[in-house]
Formats: sequence, structure tokens, C-alpha cells
Amino acid sequence: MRETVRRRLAAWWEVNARDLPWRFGRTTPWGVLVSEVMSQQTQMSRVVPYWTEWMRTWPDAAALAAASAAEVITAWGRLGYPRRALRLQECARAVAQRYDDELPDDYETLLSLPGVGDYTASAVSSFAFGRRVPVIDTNIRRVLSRVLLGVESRGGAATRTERDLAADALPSDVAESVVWNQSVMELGAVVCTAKKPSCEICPIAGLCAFLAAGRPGLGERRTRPRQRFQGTDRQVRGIVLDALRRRRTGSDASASGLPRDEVEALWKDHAQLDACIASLDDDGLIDILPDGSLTLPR
DNA sequence: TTCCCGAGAT
DNA sequence: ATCTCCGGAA
Repeated sequence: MRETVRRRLAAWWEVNARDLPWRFGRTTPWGVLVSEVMSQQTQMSRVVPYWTEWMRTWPDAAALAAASAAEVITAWGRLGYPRRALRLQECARAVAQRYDDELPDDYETLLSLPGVGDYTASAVSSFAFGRRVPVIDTNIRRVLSRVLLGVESRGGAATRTERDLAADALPSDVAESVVWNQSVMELGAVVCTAKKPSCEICPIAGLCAFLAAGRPGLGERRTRPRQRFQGTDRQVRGIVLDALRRRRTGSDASASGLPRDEVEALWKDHAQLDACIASLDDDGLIDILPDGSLTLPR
């Protein structure tokens, strides 16, 4: 049964895998790690152009380690969650210094790197190094839960049940385990999507417990109610950082920072603006100069 | 509104 | 276990 699922997904993967530039051995393990970090909570379609330009600029960890924070934050552009960019650079420095610019290949060591959590450590270990490791992301949780258990996965952190399921379902053959991880994840991203799964074109529809059960609970809210974006600190931080990025790339290149009055014009609520500036400073995403003007970090 | 190949702090 | 980090698009 599961063997049939595995075989059909592997065949489907051969034909339908998206041709992403970091797949099929066309980049280094470091390139795979960069793609995984950029992909955290971000759609692939948005990642591809950023990844391509990023890897052209900084082909390996040592190159990224030597860049300035301002360059890194600017190159991150509008990918979102810019702290990822700083952590990726911290990661690059750790790899360059501790591991002689060679990315470690085991889960535990990868997990110890900045910006690398459970998902990224297992994904890099599996996809870049061909290790047999269960990968658990939102897609794999959803697909395995639907196909094998017939129920929707819940939002939030992965449950013990889901971890056990992913470990149990992983093919014992090493090469097959890598294709399994990639094909299950890809199916979740392209076919077995959260809101409108395309069961009519799914290669394992006939084997799916969720479809057989009438897709119970499809479309129910799985995650906790999201914080509205308008008016949040996230929006304000984004506005401030975008202003600094655009100023840096503009012809009005800054030996000095963005003047205080121009900063205050970015957002009406100055209490919130000040709090956001303080948090950006805490995160190391901006520098506050003595005159109160702002710049990207040196 | 929800989701997107999550991580880190509390 | 829950919260906060961006931004784009369905």
C-alpha cells in the first residue's frame, strides 16, 4: 500500500517536479541551504529571482561572510522577514570559520547553525547530502495526514503523532527516502494544497484516505486567527527598512543617515514608530546615528 | 482572510 | 505552547 504510494509519487516527481535552479545537482549544498532559508514562509515563485542574484553575488559561505550587513539587507529586498538575511550571514560566517567554508552534512551540526531550525537542517541533510532523514514541513504534514490518516493536520507546531508518522513513512532505502521527501513536499505545494486540493489530477487519489472519507474538514481554519497586517509593527518595520534600502540604492547615496524628520514622516503614530526603530536596532537591522538619523548597518 | 518548503524567544 | 517576525497573492 505505502509502497504503491511511494512508487507513484516517485514516478510523478520524475515528470512533474518544478525546475527550480537549486534542484537536480545544479548547485552546491550551500546553495541548497540558501534556497531553504529564503523559502521559509515564502513562496518559491518569489524566491527564484532573489536566489539567482544572491548566488551570483555570493557563490559560497566565505563570500557572504565578507559582505557588509547593509549589502545583505539590501539584496534581501522585499523577500520579507529580513532577520533571516542577517542570520544567513551569521550562518555563513560560522561555516567559513568553523568548517573551512564547507557545509556540514549531518542534521545535528546543521541544526546548530544560526537560522537553521528542524525543517532546514533536515531538508539540507536530505536534499543536498542525500542523507536518510525525515523532513517535516507544512506540506508534508498535510499530505501525510490526509493520505495516510484521512484527516487534516492542525496548525501550529508539529505534533508527536505527525513526527512519528513522517519517520515511520520514510522509505528505508536511502535514495528512495530523498525522492520521498521531495515528492511528498512537491505534491503538497502543487496538488494537495491547503484550501483547494486538485484531487482530480493527483497521482495517489485512489489511495488517499482523506479523499475516500469525503475530505472531512476541508477548508476549516487550521491555524489560529492571524494578526492583521495593516497597522502592525511588521508593517511599520517594513516601511522603515524599505526607506533605508531605497535611500541606499538611490543617487542620494548616504554618508549620513535618513534624517530624523524624514523618518517621522514615514508613520503617523510616533510611539509605535519609535518602538519599531528600537526593535530594528535590537535586531541589528539598522544603525541609529548620534544625530538621530538612520542607516543600514555598516 | 489564509497560506506560503519556519526560526527563535518567551 | 504561543508569539512575533514581511510581503505577495489566491
